Amino acid sequence: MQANIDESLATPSLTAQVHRRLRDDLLRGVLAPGAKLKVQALAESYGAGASPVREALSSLAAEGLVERLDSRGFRAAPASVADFDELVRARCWLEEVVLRESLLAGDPAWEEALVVAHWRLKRLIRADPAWEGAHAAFHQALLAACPSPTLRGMAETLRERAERYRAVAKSVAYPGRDVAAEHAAIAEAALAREVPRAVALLQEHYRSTAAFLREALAKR
Amino acid sequence: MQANIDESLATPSLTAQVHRRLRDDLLRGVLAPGAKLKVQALAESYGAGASPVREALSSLAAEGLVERLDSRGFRAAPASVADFDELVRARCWLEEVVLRESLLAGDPAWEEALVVAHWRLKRLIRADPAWEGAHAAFHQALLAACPSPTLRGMAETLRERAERYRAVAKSVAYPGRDVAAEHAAIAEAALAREVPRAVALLQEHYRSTAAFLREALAKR
DNA sequence: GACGCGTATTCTATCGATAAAATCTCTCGA
DNA sequence: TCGAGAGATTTTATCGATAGAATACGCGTC
Repeated sequence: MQANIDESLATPSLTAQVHRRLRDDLLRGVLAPGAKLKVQALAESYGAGASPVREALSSLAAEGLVERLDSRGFRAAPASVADFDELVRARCWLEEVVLRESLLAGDPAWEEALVVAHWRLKRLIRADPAWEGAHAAFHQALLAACPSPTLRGMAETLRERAERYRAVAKSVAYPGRDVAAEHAAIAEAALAREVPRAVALLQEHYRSTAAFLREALAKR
Repeated sequence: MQANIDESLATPSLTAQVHRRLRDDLLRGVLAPGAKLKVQALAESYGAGASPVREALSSLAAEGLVERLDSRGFRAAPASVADFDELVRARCWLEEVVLRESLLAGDPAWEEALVVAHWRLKRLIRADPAWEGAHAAFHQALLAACPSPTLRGMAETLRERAERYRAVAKSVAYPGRDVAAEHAAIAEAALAREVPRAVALLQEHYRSTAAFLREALAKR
């Protein structure tokens, strides 16, 4: 993404800055799901006028992180068990093809990047603040060789939506589960290009994470 | 979609109106791919101020129909053979799972809706202005039973992007091809719930349409 | 003590104006 | 003839103000 480079060099437009910070706050749960997003309040908080905020909210609405009420402004997309279940289903099905095509197209550079991402993830414990980032990077590395940027982008969008739920129930524990082993198995199957096994493992990984999260959500 | 009903009852906000008209003009090719989109000009043309236009453009950028240049405004997403090829690939892979899940989940009501959509399409010739709409409705009916609204929405987004290319080369002919027979075969396989055959036929349908369009595009 | 209605307040949606940035144009010099 | 550069012009990004909705509040009534 050269856009990132450009953004870091050139002064990002206010709209872009606000968009980024808003997204971050939504993903980290600072702006809780369902919360009303008052334009003026956000504008002050981000040190900008109403127009950039409004524009950023429009984009985020198209991305599904924000909801637009007819003429009642915006609110953070609500989170519910039903929405979460649907999200997990969509991810399993979408990544089924994205992972398959990634495995079919992956070259040696992809393999190496995946090995590195897995190595980095392995060395961290879940409590480490760096774990989240390494985890995301690992999953992204798995899919990175899929020749369709469009589908990769869609998978990324879904990953972001899922991240919101992780923030909601961040203290969740995974008793009786060895997440590291799951990652290792997925990486191994991927590097061996065993498409059906890799897909099954990945889906199982998502589904069992989902089961724990769902429980935590329901309890809230 | 109850949203549609609401929109038709309540006065749609100016932003919503502009968004809709802009999307239409982009899909119909009135605003050609790559064309510069000057905010002021659009505002006058749609009888609105700059803010609603700008907001609508932001949304459309997130949907991929419009591109945002760092601080040089917006332009209609450019069309190229490479982009088109990528789009077709993404559609084939995405609809592979969406169609499969639609076939696995379709109930009698879905079957009937599909039969109706196919019937309507069959009765029209390609030159009829209503054909485009009936064609879109048929393809949508195929996927309508997929239990994931998210994935259906993504498929819809890709369909829109593809529509733009059809507008670019609208006079294209399909010599030596029986499109109606292809649709009939797809509908038949779908109703018989023969997943692999239906998927293969659908992908073949997209790929051969793509081949003709690609040729027309390259000639331009 | 709860409900419904009219008013006050809060927010949203939208406009018009403006500074900063980008692009175009025209002139001058090699 | 071509290219560089200053200046004029266009266009973007952003702000502050405002009309119109929507919501909250308080009062009187049953």
